[in-house]
Amino acid sequence: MNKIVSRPASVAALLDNAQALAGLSIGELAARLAQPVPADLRRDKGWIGQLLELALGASAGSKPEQDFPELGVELKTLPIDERGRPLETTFVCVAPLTDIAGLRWEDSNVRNKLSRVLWIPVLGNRTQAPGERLLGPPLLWTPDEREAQLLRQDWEEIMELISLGRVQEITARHGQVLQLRPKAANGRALTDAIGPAGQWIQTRPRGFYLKTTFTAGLLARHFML
DNA sequence: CACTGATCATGA
DNA sequence: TCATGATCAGTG
Repeated sequence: MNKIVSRPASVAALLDNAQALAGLSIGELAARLAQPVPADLRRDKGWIGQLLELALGASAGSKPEQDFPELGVELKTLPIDERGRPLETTFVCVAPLTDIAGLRWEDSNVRNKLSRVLWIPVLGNRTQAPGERLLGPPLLWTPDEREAQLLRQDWEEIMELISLGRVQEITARHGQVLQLRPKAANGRALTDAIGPAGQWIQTRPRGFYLKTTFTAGLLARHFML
């Protein structure tokens, strides 16, 4: 069966398509889609994510939008170890460092992206070839009240520090569930930000990431791990 | 095990 | 350069 899934017309169809992939290895999925499998992910860090986009008919592109804007769904792969724990933090989006006056949580990119996520667990570890890793059962997730509150709190605290010119003081410990960390091509990449005295400074671009404790909890909540 | 900062590929 | 897709690799 060499079937490329077309753009799903509904969330239910998308979920069906994702469920049909569970149990497949990454290598098997790649073969169906006629995609070559890299020996490791060192030079192809986003490869599995892109393979799933292709498999599920997500729109490509680099727009700051959800993967399925018409369905209001964001697609994310989540690497999981043999014990069911996330191996990595989850990148959410780039953090705005300028023009943030009046930016509210309700209008934030973090909230938009995380309002509905189709998580695709990928079981494996770093010592395992990408093709050997297995697709787990998908999880269509919307933050519950508690999760939404934590995300909002963290976002508001971090954004306040940024607006106060304190971006360089922010560490990955500042939030309970969200982290702010560098997100760039390399350590030399620079972008504008607000400095301690309100002046312009140059700093490394930052991104919002979900901590592994948070994604572990969301899996536990749904799969009763 | 979590945190940190760096890094890789690709396209607009 | 910035946005998408992320993981690597060293430290504590």
